[in-house]
Amino acid sequence: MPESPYFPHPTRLTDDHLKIFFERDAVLVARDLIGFDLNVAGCGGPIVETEAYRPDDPASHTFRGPTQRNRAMFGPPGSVYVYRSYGIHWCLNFVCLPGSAVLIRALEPRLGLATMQARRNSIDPRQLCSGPGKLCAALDIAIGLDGLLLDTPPFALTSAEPATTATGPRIGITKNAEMPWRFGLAGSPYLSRRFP
DNA sequence: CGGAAGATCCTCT
DNA sequence: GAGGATCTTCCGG
Repeated sequence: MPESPYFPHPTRLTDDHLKIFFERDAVLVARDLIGFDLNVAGCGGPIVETEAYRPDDPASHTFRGPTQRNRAMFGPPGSVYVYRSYGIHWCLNFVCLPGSAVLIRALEPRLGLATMQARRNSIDPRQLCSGPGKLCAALDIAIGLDGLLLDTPPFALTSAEPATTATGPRIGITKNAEMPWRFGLAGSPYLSRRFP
């Protein structure tokens, strides 16, 4: 069972908490984030699926050093990195140690359900945020939020008690694909995919 | 400067 | 389960 005894739960994370929690190995942060509540301008819910990316990882955007696109991944711990995926979708990451980040892959849509349903053109809660691109569409996340801190609007992040997590290989990558750096809330119906 | 690959999603079969 | 949409990024030449 993961432990994150850095502050009591639930805590709405402010600057001190962000540094304490995110200035760590992205793999640990990815695991500990499961269950944390993400609120983006009144929409969101508990995070149920994450993936870790590190600079020593060929699958990471930072593997070959800083570029224009990935510069936010070298920003302060607890800021966000937003990038375009396949020319169509946006993906949201939380920055950890320099050059590392956690991809937010899915959450349980709880707050602002009607707004998210309208943005996604879907009614089924299981279809709203069950994937990194879907999640950004539902929460209206785009490049304009790149680099912002998680304790500033439109973001708010609230901690939660450690959850029982499932672990497995990351999704949709070809390099370093065997590393088990995907984490999920065990048994959640809001995952992008089941765990093996 | 060209081109291939890409941390995805939707539709159709 | 396969294939297409769609376009930015980055690397090689």
